[in-house]
Amino acid sequence: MSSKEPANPAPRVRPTMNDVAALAGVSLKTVSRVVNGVATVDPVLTAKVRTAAAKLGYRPNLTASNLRRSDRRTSTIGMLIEDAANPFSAALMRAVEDVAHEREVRVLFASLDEDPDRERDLARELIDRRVDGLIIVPAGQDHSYLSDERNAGTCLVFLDREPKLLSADAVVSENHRGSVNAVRHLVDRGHRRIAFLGDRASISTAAQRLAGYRHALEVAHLDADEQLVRAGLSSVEAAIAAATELLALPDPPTALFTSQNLATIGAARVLRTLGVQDQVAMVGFDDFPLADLLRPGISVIVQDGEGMGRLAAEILFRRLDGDESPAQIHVLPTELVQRGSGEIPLPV
Amino acid sequence: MSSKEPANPAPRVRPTMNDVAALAGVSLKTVSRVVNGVATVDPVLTAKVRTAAAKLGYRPNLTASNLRRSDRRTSTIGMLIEDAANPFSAALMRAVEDVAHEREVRVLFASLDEDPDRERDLARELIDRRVDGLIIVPAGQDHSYLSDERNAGTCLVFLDREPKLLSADAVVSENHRGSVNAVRHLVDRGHRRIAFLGDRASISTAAQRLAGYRHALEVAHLDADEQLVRAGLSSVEAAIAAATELLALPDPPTALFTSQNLATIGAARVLRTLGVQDQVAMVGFDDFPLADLLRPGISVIVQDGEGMGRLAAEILFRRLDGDESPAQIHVLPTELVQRGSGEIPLPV
DNA sequence: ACCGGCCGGGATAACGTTGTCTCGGCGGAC
DNA sequence: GTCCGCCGAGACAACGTTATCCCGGCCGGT
Repeated sequence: MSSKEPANPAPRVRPTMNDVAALAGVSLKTVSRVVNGVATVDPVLTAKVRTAAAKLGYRPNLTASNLRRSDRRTSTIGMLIEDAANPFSAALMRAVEDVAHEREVRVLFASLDEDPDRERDLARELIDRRVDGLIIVPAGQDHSYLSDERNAGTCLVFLDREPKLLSADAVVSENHRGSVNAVRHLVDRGHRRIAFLGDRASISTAAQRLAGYRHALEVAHLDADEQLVRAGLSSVEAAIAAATELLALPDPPTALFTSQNLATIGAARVLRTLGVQDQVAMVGFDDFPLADLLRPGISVIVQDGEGMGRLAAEILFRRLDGDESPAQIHVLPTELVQRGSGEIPLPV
Repeated sequence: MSSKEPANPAPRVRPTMNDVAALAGVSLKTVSRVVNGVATVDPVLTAKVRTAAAKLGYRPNLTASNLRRSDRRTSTIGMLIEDAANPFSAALMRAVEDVAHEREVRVLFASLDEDPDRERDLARELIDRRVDGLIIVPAGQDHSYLSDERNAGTCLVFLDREPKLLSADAVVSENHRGSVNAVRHLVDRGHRRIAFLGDRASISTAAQRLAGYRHALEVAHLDADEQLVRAGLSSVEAAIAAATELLALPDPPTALFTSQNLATIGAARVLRTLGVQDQVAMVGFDDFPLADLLRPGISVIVQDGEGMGRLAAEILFRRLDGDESPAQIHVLPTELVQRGSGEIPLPV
């Protein structure tokens, strides 16, 4: 029966503008004006409202505010990514977050794990939460389901991969050209048997990179040995298995083009396990942390994840600000960074 | 003047339950019942509503629903992390996201960049969006500002670092013990001059790891040389500068204890730049991708980021489900993984 | 045939906020 | 001194949804 301990420790209920108004002895609307920083309010009333709000621990309810306001903006955008734990995805996320932060906008993230159903469900769910716009690294092959939502006013920007069956803004890398450069680099070092390791062809970047690989071989008048093409690798483990198989072939490849960061990491592991990291050349698509600290360093085609994320966010906000120009696909350049692994010549 | 192209391409306005009700010829409430899957609705009416909703492209407004519903749940939680681009943060995020996903809950993420003001502002902002709960990797030293919010019913769980001036659930690593083990491991290999590289002491994990370092030296009856203690390193660049300085001392350390993943990476770079990676021993706190692929492999104290994130999320949901037991600090074990760098003995 | 109970569906209010309108008071100009 | 105009503040409705209540119809029992 201690008198200091309240039996009911917390009302478990948030004070509203009404409570603040009652305590301050002003009208509800005046509280609204103070909270929203309307300049014409009597300073005396403003002070009273401020005091009352502080005493009650009042916090505005943005969902209610958003419901009533004419602009209908939630100051929240949604972002669907492949996997928050992948460093490339993380770079995209962080760049988008930074641009959004400058505009006092928060980001609802969700990982798709390359599941098209999950993409559709999560896109719908974010729209149900009335995000102002959506940045999507798509997992699916058909985005027509989004056309209703776009017509209803939700801005969409695709990132890293283009939209399919829907016209929308997109920011992507120079996948084909980058891959051609990677393979040509290996060809120039004398390699004739160059293997491809990459993700499944339903992912548009993976398909474009495979196409670039084939194109570069064709230009170099090299026969494409289908035994050397290993697509469908979606994890480091799968890449390890594929690389191990490739290097155990009777006529193994002398160089690898790994078209995705997990594939590169898997292949790098295998080369080191077999102790052939200085004999078998390798160029990867997409950089990753510490690639330069390995021996030999891993040569890669660098794509500018930060720039891609930033541009996607900027385009989204431009659309939200009323830009009505036609949708556009922005292709960002890639660059070959030589660190050693890609410069290993064909053994004589 | 093409007749096929509508002059007004989109009404730019979302259909509401009212519109669906009008088109289906039923009452608003019946639409609500169908949308919410109430079983007692006449199948004929259900079908009519479904058809009308599909025709209009109706999507429920979760903000309005949440405002009215008695449970007042947004099915959204907030998570404040250090930096989405840091692999440890990414592991925490992904684990929390996975647990939330199982419960059909989405996560609003925001990076704090170790800025206490940003922590306070973002926590408040997420609360204004009425997230159901908040998982915080705190940047600040005073969390009393959250007590009002907690009393108002927002569940809070701290992650990686304990709350200060506030009693709340937390999930942390065994920072002190892990650090003692790391330093003892080096002492056991004969090292007497062991440097410390870590983040600033205002971060509780950094302080605990420094304390562990000092404790282990004391237990080993080694004098602590303050010249060898470099705290305040918050980036790879700072760690590089500090490690370079340390190794240039007249009486340089023979071993490094790097108490954070960025410090470990920075030090690893310096050792390789100087070509002394096989002479100077090193143990890092917190694992990072590819640590095992370097030569020598980097020995680290592994903390279970995924387990920590998962546990924090589970505690949060338990609280949301009504668990009223006293707040508790959960300490998760760490483990020393030997990969080579930590096993380099003192040169004789 | 009548009545009671049950159940499906609709009318109405309310969630917390902001847009709109109105009203009252005050100052300045004739 | 009177009137007009302006400005600050409050009353009221509305945003899209769900909770509550009530009504009407149908079925079974007597």
